[in-house]
Amino acid sequence: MTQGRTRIQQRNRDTILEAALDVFSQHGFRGATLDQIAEVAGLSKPNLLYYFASKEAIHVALLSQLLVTWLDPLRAMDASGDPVEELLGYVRRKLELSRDYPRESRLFANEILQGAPRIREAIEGDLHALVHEKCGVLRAWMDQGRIAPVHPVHLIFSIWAMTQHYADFDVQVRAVLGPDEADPFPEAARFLETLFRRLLAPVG
Amino acid sequence: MTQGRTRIQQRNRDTILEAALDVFSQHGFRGATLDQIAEVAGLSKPNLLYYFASKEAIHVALLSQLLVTWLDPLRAMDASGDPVEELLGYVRRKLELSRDYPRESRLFANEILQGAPRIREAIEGDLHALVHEKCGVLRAWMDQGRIAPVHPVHLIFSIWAMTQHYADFDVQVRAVLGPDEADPFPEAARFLETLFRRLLAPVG
DNA sequence: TGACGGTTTGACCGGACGGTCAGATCGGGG
DNA sequence: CCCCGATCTGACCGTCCGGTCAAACCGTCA
Repeated sequence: MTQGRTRIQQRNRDTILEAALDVFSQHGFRGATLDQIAEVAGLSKPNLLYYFASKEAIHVALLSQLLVTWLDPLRAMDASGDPVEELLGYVRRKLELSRDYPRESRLFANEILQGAPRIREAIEGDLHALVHEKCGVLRAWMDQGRIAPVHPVHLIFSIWAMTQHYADFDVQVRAVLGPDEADPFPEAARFLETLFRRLLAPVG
Repeated sequence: MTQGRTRIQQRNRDTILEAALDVFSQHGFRGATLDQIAEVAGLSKPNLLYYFASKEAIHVALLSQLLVTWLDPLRAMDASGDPVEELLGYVRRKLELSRDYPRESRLFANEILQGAPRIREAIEGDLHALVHEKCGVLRAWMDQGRIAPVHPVHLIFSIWAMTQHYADFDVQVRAVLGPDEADPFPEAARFLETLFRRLLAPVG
């Protein structure tokens, strides 16, 4: 990642990225405007363009910085650990990401929805490779009879889908649950643990 | 739904909505332009605005027409049928919607991601009511020991999340699976059937 | 104090966008 | 054939948006 020299450069770049995350995640790439980002950041529009070459450059900086942290939980899944606990740990960490970083999740969802024009190669490269590496681990566990056999890639899809759902569709989740249940995450964690324990329990 | 009198009105409204679905689902509301929609529809921009009062009117017409068909599969879940088969039928129909109407799914996802500014009341009204009605059915099945006890609302969330994932994140799904596996849906159907059978099987 | 690189901004540009309007075109009934 | 309402369009408007630029500002070091 290209990081500026001086303190003030680092500070302003961070301020801009923070504001841009707010605006991009809420309105999508085309829906966001530089004036809006500038106002949230408390900087003038030309000043934004002093630190980033273009609107797209800000977006790309956000996305590439995001992909790293986004895949960390999957990387952390350890082949030498207990299979069910490793997978449940992954689910739990992914759900925590949805709870603590919903803007990042929505930014990513927006990008994929539009056909991933700006991170397609990263998805077809790094992401594809990492998933297939971890699928090797999953298949080994299944062959050893330590978790029930299911299609490993679709298993990972199901984890992504259900955890990100609570960030991306937050409005719908809260509207359906009603105003009584303020925080959906504790119950979601319980539900997902039950679901994956039952799915993965090795058939005696 | 307001439907015009003449044949030509019905035809052109349909043409416009079809084109708008294409463009809105691909670029989101703000990312879509009237010129683009007009070109896809094969009509002039002023002609679009002869049939719809504004860009937003087109979007609202699409969304309200969508919500009806989108909830039909859930409505079709029958309290007097076999519980597991009814739920699996719902999952199957929802997955078929993702396969056959991905544009509609992405349009809806876009709207929810942006905070559902245009269909919030429909979600808090009709959707909320329907979900809670069906949760009553689910709870009854659980009380009778015919399916395993889980949180009914989160069960429905999990169905939505996993089925819509294959439409909304289609690019990612195909990139991760690789070019060999052209159509992800048959395997997805098998995986989801396994998952929900194991989740819902009553504990002996 | 003055000079200088790094930083900030007001004013502006060209293009795109949503929407309007006066008038042209069409098509069927008298 | 003409008329009349429905349908369609070229030209246009005001605004917004991404981006540029010359000039101003600021802290620091000589």
